[in-house]
Amino acid sequence: MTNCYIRIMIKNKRLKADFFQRDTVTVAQDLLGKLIVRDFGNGEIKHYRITETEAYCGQEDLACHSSKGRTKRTEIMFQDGGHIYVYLIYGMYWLLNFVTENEENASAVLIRGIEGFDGPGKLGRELQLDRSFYGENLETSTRLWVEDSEPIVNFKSTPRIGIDYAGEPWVSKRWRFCT
DNA sequence: AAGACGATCCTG
DNA sequence: AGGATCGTCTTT
Repeated sequence: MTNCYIRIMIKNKRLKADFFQRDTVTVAQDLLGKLIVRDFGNGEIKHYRITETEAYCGQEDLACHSSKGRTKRTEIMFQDGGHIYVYLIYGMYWLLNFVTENEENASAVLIRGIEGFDGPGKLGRELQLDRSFYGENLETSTRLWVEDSEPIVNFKSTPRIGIDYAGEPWVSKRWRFCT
């Protein structure tokens, strides 16, 4: 192995599918501090530190979109973890999610905040998301991926935002994580 | 074909 | 407190 190759190995910090194909709550916690990398295509590449996440844990979790069943919108959550799930909310904002686990457990993590852009709608706007990101592979994408960074150990856990319709016990699950 | 509504944000 | 704004799903 040449020195050059070793240097490339060390520098390549992109998270692979196996990072996402784990327990969803664990992934949501581990994503805090990680870097979302966005290549805007005009020679501009920005890195954003993740500050807030929420776990949506499969079909039995009535707050999770996959609980409505397998539809055109939720289909990607029934695929293997490591893909992007975006959807339009209130006709205005594209929300960013990373699919976790596998087809047996259609789950995802909602990215609610990145440094400088607090709130899922605002970060979607900053990252210039649109429907074309639906199903993007985080392991091979040339415009949006996640890189490893120092983990955040001291984080808070609270109930998830805006999912009162789900009822108990889901509204009370402390599956929102932030710094 | 029509209606309801949402994992939000901004303004007043 | 309310408006913007539209894709998706449910109901007729």
